[in-house]
This record gives sequence, structure tokens and C-alpha cells, in this order.
Amino acid sequence: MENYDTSKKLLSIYSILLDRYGNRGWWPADTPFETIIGTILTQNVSWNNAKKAIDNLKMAKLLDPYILKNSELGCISRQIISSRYYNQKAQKISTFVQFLYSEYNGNLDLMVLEDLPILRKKLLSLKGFGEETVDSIILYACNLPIFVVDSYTKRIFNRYGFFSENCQYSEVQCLFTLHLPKDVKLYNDYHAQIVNLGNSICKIHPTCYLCPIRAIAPGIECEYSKVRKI
DNA sequence: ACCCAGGGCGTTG
DNA sequence: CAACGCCATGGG
Repeated sequence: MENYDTSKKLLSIYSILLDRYGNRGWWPADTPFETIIGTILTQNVSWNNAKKAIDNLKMAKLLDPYILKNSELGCISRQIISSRYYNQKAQKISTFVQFLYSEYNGNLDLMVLEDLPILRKKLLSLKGFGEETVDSIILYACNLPIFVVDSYTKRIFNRYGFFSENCQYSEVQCLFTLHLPKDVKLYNDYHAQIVNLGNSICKIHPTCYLCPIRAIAPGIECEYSKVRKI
């Protein structure tokens, strides 16, 4: 937390969101394995669509590493059509469970013991697993401290003037990790609050992602010059 | 009929 | 490396 002002602002924004929306209780899943499947299925699709796909996998008794490892791709993709890009996502699920067995004997508890930077590098090497998905797995399934960045995070905090447009994932991630205490609970709920904000913003104000924060956070100003059409 | 959701990869210039 | 096209559902 080298820059006190930035730390103060970020903590202040979180505090306001927490007061207003309450702890989001992420990730919405029964098990860490379900969380991981969820991170794959929710790529560029609404959670509603991803959730349906997970429910279908459950009903088909497929939501299990061993079962999935021995399932045909078509068998998996049939159950996850609602999640969009279902063929690619079936492949990603298959890729992960094969990785889980080859590296950790199919045991997530062993994966969690891995050194964080090494685990991150290994997961990033899997086809279809980019930074956001990998960090979501590490934070929400492994409960290890890494800050997750998504398009909402970039959009919202860019408009607060925290960084320039078209910034790299790592730049945004550093903003949070350098200025917030390294706390899994905080990382967990902060990202959840941002997503919640992104999901609910349009209902509050159709043209400005910042207004809800601004409305509840006097003193933290929205840069309207940067506001464009959603 | 639009629009866009809790991305990532491969291919261009 | 940025700017695309591609993948290919469902709710508003």
C-alpha cells in the first residue's frame, strides 16, 4: 500500500459497495470443482446462461472430475448449450480434468497446495484458460490471494481515472494488489461487488457505469468526459 | 429486429 | 502488439 491516497480511495469504494449490497458470498457454487467449471462456462456469457449449463451437468450426473475425464466431448457439450460456444467450452472442461489427473491425480486438494505463481503459470498454459479464468480459479476455487480483473473492472475504474484506456490486465491487477491489503476475503468480495455493479448498473442509469458509485460515494467523482455510450 | 452478457484464441497488418 | 473475426445462446 505505497500510495496512501489510492489505497484510501479503493478501500472507500469497497466499503461503500459492501454497505449497500452486503457481502456477495462468492463464488456461487457447492464445491470448488463446480466453481472451476463455472469459471469456464461463464466466459463471455451471462451467469444465468452459465448456471443453466451447470444445472444440466448436475442433472446428467456429469459434474465430477472422473466422470468428465471419461466422457465424450459431445456428451458434455449437449448439456452446456445454454452457455454459448458450447463446443469450445466442452473442450476446455475436458482439458482441465485431464490436467487435474495428470498433475494432481484428480485431486483438487493437491492442486491447492501448489505454489501460487507456479499454479498460475501451469493453468495459463492450458488452451482456453486466459488470465481472468485462471485468476478466478485461483481465488474462488483455491482460496488463494490473487485479484481478478474483468471487463467491468477495466471500464469502471478507467472512468474513475485510475489508469488509461486499453490498459493491460496486469496493470489493472497491480492497481489493486499494490494498494490493497493482501486479503483473500477482500479480493473475493471486491471483485464480486464490481461484477454485481456491472450487472445492475443498467437498471439504475443507462448511460453511466459510475453513477451508482458516485451517488453513494460523494467525494469520489465520476469523470463524465470519459463516459461514452454503453 | 436489435443489443450484449462475469473471454480467449488465431490470424492479420 | 492492436485490431480484428470467430465461437454461436438467451434474455431484455
